[in-house]
Amino acid sequence: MMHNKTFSELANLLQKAIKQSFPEAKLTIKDIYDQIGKPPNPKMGHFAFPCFPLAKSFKMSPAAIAQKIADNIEENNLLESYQAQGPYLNVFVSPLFLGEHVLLDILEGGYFQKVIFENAPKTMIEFSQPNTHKELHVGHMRNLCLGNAIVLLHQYCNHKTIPVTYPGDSGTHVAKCLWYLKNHNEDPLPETDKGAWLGTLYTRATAKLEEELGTNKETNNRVQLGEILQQLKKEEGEFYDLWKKTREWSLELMKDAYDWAGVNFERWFFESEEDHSSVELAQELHKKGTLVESEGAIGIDLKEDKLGFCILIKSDGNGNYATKDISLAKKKFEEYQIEKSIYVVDDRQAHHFNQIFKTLEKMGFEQSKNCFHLKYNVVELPDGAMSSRKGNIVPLMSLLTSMEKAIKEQYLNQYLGEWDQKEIDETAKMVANGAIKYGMVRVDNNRKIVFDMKEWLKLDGETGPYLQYVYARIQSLIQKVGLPEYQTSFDWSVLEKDQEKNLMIQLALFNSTVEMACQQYKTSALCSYLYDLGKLYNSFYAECSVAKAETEKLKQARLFLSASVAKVMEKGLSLLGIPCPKRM
RNA sequence: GCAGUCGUAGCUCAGCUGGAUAGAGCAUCCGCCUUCUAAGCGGACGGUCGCAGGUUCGAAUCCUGCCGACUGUGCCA
Repeated sequence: MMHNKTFSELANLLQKAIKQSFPEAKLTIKDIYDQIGKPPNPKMGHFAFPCFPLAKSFKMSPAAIAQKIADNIEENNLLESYQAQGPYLNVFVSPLFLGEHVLLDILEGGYFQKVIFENAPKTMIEFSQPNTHKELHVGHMRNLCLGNAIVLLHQYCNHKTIPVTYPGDSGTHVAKCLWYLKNHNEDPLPETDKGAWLGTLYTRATAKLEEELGTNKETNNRVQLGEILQQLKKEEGEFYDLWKKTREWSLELMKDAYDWAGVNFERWFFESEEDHSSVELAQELHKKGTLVESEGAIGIDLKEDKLGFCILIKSDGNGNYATKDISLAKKKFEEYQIEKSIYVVDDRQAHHFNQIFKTLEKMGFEQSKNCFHLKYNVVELPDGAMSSRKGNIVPLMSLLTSMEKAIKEQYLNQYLGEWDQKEIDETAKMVANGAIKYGMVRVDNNRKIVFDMKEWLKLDGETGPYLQYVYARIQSLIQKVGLPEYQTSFDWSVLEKDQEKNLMIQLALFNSTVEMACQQYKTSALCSYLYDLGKLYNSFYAECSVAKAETEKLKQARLFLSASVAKVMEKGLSLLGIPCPKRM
């Protein structure tokens, strides 16, 4: 949609000028709209229209074309000035237009109600697939923060979204944990945080099992684990009861994490729910001839699609993760009538999802072509990969604690006595939240994140708190100086400094940035945008006094400008799931 | 072997559906708080965009090859 009014007006004006210059021209307004870009330096112009693509059809040099178009631009109230600079037509938009159609639109809220995508598909977004009986750690945060932001972006861009989670509450990791809990644990049961404690048992379990490999205990361990798995499969016995109880502890931990993240899943799918039904489905498929037997296992042959062989029934008769993803996908299509299905899962599973989507296609599901694996790279520690099996993890809750502590020590404790303790605590939570979420979504999805606690605790430079600070400063400013009533016929021309105009231009680009970020699943693009906005504002703040503006009109205009920045910053951060404290 | 991702400043990263002089943050150095929040601002230093070809008026961006790192590649999830 051409929702960007500044661009569509400009495209309209340019189209007329192009028609005037070259009557045979066939460029649509949309073509022009899509071509508008930004010059490398704002001193050259706010926006630029490159004339290279026209050179061939009009048999003129791009520079001559740019000049000719410039000569034919009609009288208008959009542009303050414009000029051909080499092959580009560079334009400066009038502050009057920007004030009226961008700032006021933002202040009155209409700006955030634009239709970005028409007829967007009903989309299910699956993210956060942590295992129960293991600890949640920073590695899981990337998935959670990214998935949440993708949901929020889709909602802003007019998609009906269904956020869902898929915890792994069955499998050998569960058996190992229960085995240790029942047979070897000597800890007393903790009063609180049982989920995190359970996670440490899993780590101890794998360590013990590994230690005893090759000893006379190895066989016994295997027998015991087999027995536990049997009970879980049959859904009876003391280990099944223990599973039900301990599973809840892990789910509590997940709920705490989701509360922290502000995530609300419309549906929790559980792996254990698919255990039986998925095998039945696979058997049906086998009868129908979709699956074939090979080397004792049953699966689907995808070799002609260069995807190898995908096992759905193992030689022991059980299913595996692929089996469950197939039956889960079927459930998603049938129960929710979704048109699009996004899976936020790390990129090591790319092959797995290629197999799943191809299998769904061969099963006759039209929706398979609208299944999308949103890949992202892993989070590592400076000394290598993280794994709860090895135990070298940064648990989520300890990350939150150390970060909130650092925030208080470095900054918020200066307000002790001035603010009440509750506000200090809550602000520390919000700032930590912003730091972690921004850190997780600011890098490109297919680049890995090296999590260095020292760096993350610094909180300066390009971070979430830098952006929250911009918002807090503006709130404080407005509180002190006061925000006048919005006025429809306001003289915006008083905003004539570069800092002021650059801010208005940046504000005009918010929706276009969100559109792109949503379409390309690039939260990093929104991060860069907000960071640029923050830098521009801080620069403005240092250069242009609001309270001591030369005239009352200018003061008001700067207040409106500041308030607009705050609204866009708040909205933009909210699309990343980041809250804004009123002061910090 | 095959497939995928990555390689940009000392470090961490933007920029990549081709477009003007390749940008930030951190680190280092120099300035700016007698009142709108210094979690800030201004400046300096720092780059053969892995290498080699190709396409193009134009390549960090697209294509091919090579080098390096990581990931995946039939019974773990």
